[in-house]
Amino acid sequence: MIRKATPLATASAPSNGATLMNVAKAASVSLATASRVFSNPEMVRQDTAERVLRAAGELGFRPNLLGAKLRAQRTRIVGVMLPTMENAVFAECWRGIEEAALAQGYSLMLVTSRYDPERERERIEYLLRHRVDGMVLTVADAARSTVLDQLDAERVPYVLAYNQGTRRGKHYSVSVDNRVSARAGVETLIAAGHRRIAVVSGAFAASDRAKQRHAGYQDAMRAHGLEPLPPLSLPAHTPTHTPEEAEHIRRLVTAPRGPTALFCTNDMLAIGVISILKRLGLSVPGDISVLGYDGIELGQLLEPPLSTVVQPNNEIGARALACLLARLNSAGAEAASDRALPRATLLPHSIRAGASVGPPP
Amino acid sequence: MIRKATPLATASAPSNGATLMNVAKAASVSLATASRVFSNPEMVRQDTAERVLRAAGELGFRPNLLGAKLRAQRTRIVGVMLPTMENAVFAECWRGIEEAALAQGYSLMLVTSRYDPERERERIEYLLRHRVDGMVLTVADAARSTVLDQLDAERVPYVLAYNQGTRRGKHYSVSVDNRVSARAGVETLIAAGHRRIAVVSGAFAASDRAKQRHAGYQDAMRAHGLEPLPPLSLPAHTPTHTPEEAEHIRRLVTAPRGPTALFCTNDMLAIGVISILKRLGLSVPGDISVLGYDGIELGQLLEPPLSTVVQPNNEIGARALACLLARLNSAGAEAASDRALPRATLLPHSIRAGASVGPPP
DNA sequence: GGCTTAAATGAAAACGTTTTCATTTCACCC
DNA sequence: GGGTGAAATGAAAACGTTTTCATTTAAGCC
Repeated sequence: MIRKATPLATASAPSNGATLMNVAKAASVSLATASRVFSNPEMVRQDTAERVLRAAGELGFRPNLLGAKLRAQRTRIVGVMLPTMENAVFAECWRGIEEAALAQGYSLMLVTSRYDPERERERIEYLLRHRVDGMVLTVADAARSTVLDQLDAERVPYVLAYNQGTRRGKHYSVSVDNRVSARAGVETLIAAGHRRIAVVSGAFAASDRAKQRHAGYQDAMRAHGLEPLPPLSLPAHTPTHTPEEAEHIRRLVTAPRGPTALFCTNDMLAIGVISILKRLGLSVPGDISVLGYDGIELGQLLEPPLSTVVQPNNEIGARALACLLARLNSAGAEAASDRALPRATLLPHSIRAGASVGPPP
Repeated sequence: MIRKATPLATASAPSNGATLMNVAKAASVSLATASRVFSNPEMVRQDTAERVLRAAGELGFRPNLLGAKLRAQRTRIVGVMLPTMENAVFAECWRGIEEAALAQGYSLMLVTSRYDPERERERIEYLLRHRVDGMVLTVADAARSTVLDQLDAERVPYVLAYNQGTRRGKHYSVSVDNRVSARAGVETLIAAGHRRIAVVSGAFAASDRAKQRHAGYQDAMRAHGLEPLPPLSLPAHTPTHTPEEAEHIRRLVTAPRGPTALFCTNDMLAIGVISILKRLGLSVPGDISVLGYDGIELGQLLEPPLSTVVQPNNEIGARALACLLARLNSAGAEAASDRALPRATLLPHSIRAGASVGPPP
């Protein structure tokens, strides 16, 4: 005679039908009260609650969030779309998001877009099918993003992270002031004595932040009576160097009256540029200074430690999530909420003085 | 008279009750057939399918995955628990996982554990409440992990990524052969002429991989008649340097007859060690060589490009997911599946010759 | 103890699908 | 043209919760 797997109701083996229904039965209480014990404990008397809790413990009850989410039309799922996890900026941001969301009892679904519009569309559709209550996302260019148009049309609440909202307030966003902080960064270069400073940027046309940071650079230059140099835009973000990239950099820095400092619009780029410079036999910051932007922790692990404009990446994530939740929870008081919540949250930046910036040669 | 938001049934505004039920009605067909059109199209006649599809399009129908997942006891959600996204190894792995999962119509839920047992427990519980069909995860030490015991007890299918299974086959895993690959790495150091080679490791006791890689180092040393040096274990993984770390390294490398090469058990560590060495005024690889382990793309962006033992991180993720799906889909043919699917998948490693390794001084 | 009112509980519907099982339709064959 | 079996469809239950509304219980007061 073959015995089935022993149905020992050890509190740690809820594999079988440990549903709320059964908990209710075991505690001789209705399904409704059982439910309330978990979702609205203040509605149920102390002793009944304890009875239910005990029954739940004995049966090894684990709430099935799917059922809950399906019924309560709020899923308490937040969709997160970020360009990539392989850039530490977004990894740090994710950490802030995860922390904040789980602490508030929200669930998350993460997707990465690689800045590819087609993938963006797919991923958004995926999130929408999961009936996320809202989204936190970073897009290439908020002004030109078609997915944002779609979300607007469908009235899906979302908060942008890193993409900086305009003061006219088209969408909610959490970021630093890209232009102002970039200017501040470039001014540290100027303060160090540099006069010929060039910008190196990733996919330029595709990134609103790259453009804003470039504008900040121009502000700094003009404010100090210096002439902005034409930016060098490197098309690919590949984490491996292409010979073309190296050649572009070489041509830029070896030109007569070439720049003595480079402002890279993100840290990964700065890291790559520094290594290219070194391979060209140049010393950083001896021959040429390099300033990054992003403030990823990794920058401090390098030699020279990367000088950079730092954004509070964890906090950008956490605040973006908090902002979204605030919107979600204020649903109803439409007009009021519009006034209460600021559209664009600007977090303070800072400048991290590493050692990749020094005086001009 | 106030008009409600115009209920224009533009295919792109499914905000309202565009349920399968309504689609069915619009196509004058039963809920069952409507459902089949999306999940089992081969069961329904061409023309009815078209009618349903058209209705769905007009109503802007978007399947509610929550409903589907709740009913079909398979949720097609895979839980993913990784230590952190801030180490590119796992970010690259995630990419492989995401790609593979979404391509197969599976959903993902990601959590990070930071190697913290308490967090691990919480996160696993979170995933379990979402009724994931299975999990892909990386734990500190597979042999001592209590969460794995829990998952085993609850019969939740999981596949380990990076944690290397034993040949005795306690659990499914996808990894490289840590010991063999580490040995191969150290042998490149020996081939370069090094005789005094030390291991630098992160939280040693906590990581099975660190131990396996250390064993591989010992294998290499012994096989070549060299004496293994005592490993240097740096407790914290902080991405910022602590003075203690620097001091440890200094003491290690400046000792009389100190090592001429360091084998770091992961790339982030190697990057940090290189910068500490440089700050001590040492040249890498001129004065001392450094070999990493992981093969993160970032390594190639550095100067000197990091020499490292490379794991196929994307593939580890993709294969771990594929392995899990294979298990999930073979449920039923218990014994057979046990034979068909190998427990421990070992992927080939390779050695990336960067420039952080050179001949001994 | 009877009255009023608030607090606690219960019955049942609902969320949007999938899936079983029964029924209808269809094509084919003699 | 009726019979046969397969293919297509439909009715209804089910998944595990939350929530509304009605009902019961408790509490407070004279």
